[in-house]
Amino acid sequence: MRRFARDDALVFPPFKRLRHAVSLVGETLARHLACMGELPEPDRAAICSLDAEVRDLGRMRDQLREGDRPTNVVVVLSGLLYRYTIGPAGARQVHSFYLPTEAPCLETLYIDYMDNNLGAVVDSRIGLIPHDLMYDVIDRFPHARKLLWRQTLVQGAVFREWLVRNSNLPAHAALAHLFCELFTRAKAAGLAEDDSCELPLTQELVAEALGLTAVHVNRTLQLLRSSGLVEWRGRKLTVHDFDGLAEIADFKPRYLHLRC
Amino acid sequence: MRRFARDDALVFPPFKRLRHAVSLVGETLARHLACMGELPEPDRAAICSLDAEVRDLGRMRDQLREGDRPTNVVVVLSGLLYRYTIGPAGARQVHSFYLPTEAPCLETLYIDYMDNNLGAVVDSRIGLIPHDLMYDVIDRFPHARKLLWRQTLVQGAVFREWLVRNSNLPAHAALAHLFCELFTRAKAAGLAEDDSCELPLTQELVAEALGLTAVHVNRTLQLLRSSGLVEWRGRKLTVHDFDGLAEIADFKPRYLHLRC
DNA sequence: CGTTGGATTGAATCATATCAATCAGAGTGG
DNA sequence: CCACTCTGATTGATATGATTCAATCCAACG
Repeated sequence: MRRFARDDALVFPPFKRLRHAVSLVGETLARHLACMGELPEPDRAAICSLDAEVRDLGRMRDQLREGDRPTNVVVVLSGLLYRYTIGPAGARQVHSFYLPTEAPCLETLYIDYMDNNLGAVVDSRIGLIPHDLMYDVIDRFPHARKLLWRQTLVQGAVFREWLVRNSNLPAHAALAHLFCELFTRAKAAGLAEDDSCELPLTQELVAEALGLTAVHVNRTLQLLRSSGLVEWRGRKLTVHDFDGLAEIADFKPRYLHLRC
Repeated sequence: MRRFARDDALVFPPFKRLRHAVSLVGETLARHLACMGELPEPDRAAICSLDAEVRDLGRMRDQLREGDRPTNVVVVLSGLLYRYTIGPAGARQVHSFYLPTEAPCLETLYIDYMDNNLGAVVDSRIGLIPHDLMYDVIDRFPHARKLLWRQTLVQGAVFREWLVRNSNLPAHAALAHLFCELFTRAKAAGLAEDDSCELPLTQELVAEALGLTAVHVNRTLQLLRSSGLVEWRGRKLTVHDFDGLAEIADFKPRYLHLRC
């Protein structure tokens, strides 16, 4: 028997404002956009009032597949999503992870079909906003449009950073870089407390994100662990020394273009 | 004595329609956008009538640097541009190459500052369209807006593909993939004749794009050469067997989202 | 308990990096 | 017209980081 939507399986703590009203998809999106720039009240209101469907997506289930022609924008409400492709030899490459409050696949608004897959790492809850409603907001609210557009551009910047990371950095630095980015994003999303946040990934998924082997990620992880900079056991990431970690990762958060 | 703009130094053959009117920056952009979707006449006209400055950029000179706050959109008229960052140890990572007719840095429209550099691989001619004029078109012409937006999204898709390529593929496949992509884009831009196009890169730059060593690129190149699939000597790339090359590269042009 | 998914370990192998040298061609200046 | 200099391509020898494969361990769960 499958148990999607089981509450204790929701990995990230539910966003505070949403505790009693998990269908506030528009609010979540608005909040997220506000991290990247000014969102004046009328525009904010327009986004908040967007009608959305809430859906529970089980662990390792896909919401979108290569070739699909999506008709909704996705907003992560809880859990953890990931974007990936499958290579010819069956190798999976992870393109990105998406924390609660983030909006993967905004690009589907203006790209006809998916050239990648979007799935859930753990049981997750997502909001679906029909494209039509988004187009309407985009047409009528220039500020919202600007932020939505910018959002898609920042995602591009993140992909570039992943490109650099996976192409240039040795394993320990790459792993440290991933930790830095995810922790920074978790903090921006209000999901981190102090020096830790939930990170319910498997070493295998991390390996597929970094373009390494699970075995090698494991060994590298032990190195980082023994350095005392960071700890990642089970589903929890604890960053003991962010600056030290950022140092060896050459992590500079500029590319995330966060205001906060 | 520097000789920018010297005509015989323009590496790609000038775009046909531009032979006598190199300032037709808007036309070039419109033509490029039309590769990605429908561009109705009023929108096309609006883009064509955009006022632009033409500038010659010398070999290995930069047009934009990290931290800059650009005020123009760039259109490549001739030559070859590249986007890159410099790592902590001085290692350069190339994020992308830009052929004539392509428009790098469209994302500067909605991202405040550059988190990377844009330079010229060889003497190049570029068009500069002020942001203000672009904003005006974007506000008033929804179809043009849609295509511009899509253009930035496709660039994101290309970055993702580069991520996959550099993370997963062995050197020979990665190199083949780069050749496939650049040749496909050159063809779409009308810059290829038959089975060849200009590709005035150094092996070192290719190495920096693939995250490999120049030495290793050299050896890999000899492998590909001896396979008879492809030849790249001097500034000319000749693809003898595109399908064969695409096969070993697992190259599927879908991610470029080209109509033509 | 037995099963399972994920983490961990070890040993052998392979791909790529590194370092250092040589080579070829194009442009330069005497 | 010839050496001189440069940049980029090429080669060789060696080092190393990462993969591969196979086994074991561990904790959660039914």
